[in-house]
Amino acid sequence: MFALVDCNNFYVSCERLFRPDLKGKPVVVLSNNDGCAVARSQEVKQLGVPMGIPWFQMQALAQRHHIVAFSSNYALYADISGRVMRVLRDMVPHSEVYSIDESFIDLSGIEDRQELGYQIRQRIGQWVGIPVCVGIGSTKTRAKLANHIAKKHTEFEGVFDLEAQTSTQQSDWLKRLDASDVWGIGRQLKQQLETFNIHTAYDLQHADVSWIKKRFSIHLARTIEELRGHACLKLQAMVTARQQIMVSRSLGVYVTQEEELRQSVISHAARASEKLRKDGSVTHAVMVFIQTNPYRQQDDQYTASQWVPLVTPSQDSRCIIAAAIRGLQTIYRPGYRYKKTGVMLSDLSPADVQQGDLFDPGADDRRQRLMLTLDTLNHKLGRDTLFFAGQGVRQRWHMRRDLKSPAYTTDFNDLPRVSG
DNA sequence: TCTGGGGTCCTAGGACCC
DNA sequence: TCTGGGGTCCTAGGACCC
Repeated sequence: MFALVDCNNFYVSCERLFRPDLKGKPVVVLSNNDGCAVARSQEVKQLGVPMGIPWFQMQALAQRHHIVAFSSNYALYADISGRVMRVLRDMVPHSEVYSIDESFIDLSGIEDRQELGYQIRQRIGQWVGIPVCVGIGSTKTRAKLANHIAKKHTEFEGVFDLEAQTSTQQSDWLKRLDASDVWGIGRQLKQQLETFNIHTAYDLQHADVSWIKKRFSIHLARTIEELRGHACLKLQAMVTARQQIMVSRSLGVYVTQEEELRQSVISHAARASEKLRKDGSVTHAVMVFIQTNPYRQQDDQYTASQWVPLVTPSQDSRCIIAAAIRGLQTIYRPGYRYKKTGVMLSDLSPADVQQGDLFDPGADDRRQRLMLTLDTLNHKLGRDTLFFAGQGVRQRWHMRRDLKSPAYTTDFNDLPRVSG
């Protein structure tokens, strides 16, 4: 038996923590570069604003309804997420952090599941200040679905146990839910399923599994089994190491010069290297990509990527930056207005099982000490206190975040003040 | 004018080998 | 004119998630 604990409108709830005046008011949080609305308060959802709509397209609506917008403040959300997960971890023996705002819980052996659900909701609400909903089901997929119901139907006060329903009631719920409400059914699958007359979660649950496996995929077949209550997915209590690291950003302005493109690529490579060392991994290959704005069809389009293998796997920023620059040189073409660049590290392995440099045995040690110093200083004194000259100083291309809230919980200078 | 970022997993197809 | 079969490995791309 599983429960899924999911924070309501998480980013918006985080912003409201420090702006209680915004409770009950329409609020959105925007993606990087103030591009799209990626989190919407209940009031905004009720206005019919879809997830991921470009901010500039909802300007008129925003003005009419006095919608308050924030640039995303990931430092804040990550910190609040950590607090939510800590409270949860103290309440149950086995949990799996699934995303920044959701956690699965193993409920085996728990007698009063709903009671525990209410306790979780109450405690996170009181101790952290974030509203959550709890969905309970015999499989992860059913727990997800139950959570969906808990969110939509306020009469359950945030906790819904699908398995506490009679089987007729369960079927009724599944008939009322769209197939695309099921975890793992996205836009494409929804469309294809519809051509076979599969519209609701109930239809999907009763589809022929072996036919689905042949016509679609093993993945969808598993989803159906999960819907039927046969658990295919286990709780992943251990955090497994990442297999790739990606850093990419849209550019704040269009860039045509190679020098500016290089600055952004170097910055991404430096950031990716930092993540790599934090994970305790080394990379065997570096990929760099650049692209123009695909939405501007009147412009000449160009996207390109290049893999650069490393002779010896590394976690040294200088090495990774050098590889990224080499990659960029092979794909850069003048005459285009570039809008996005990125760096990807893949083929990662743990740093502690690496071979040393045969010809300069001391090199690794010196390298490690230098990188450690770099990371320690930047962690202590703020990101980019020490940075590579190639990242540039002016950074005209840097993304826009005009509407960002202060780092209330992670920067002393931004601590909220209480007066009066 | 303005359209996110970072992941995972699966599959199809090509290259290569015997 | 007719041109095998089966296996592995790798990569690119697509679909999904939040």
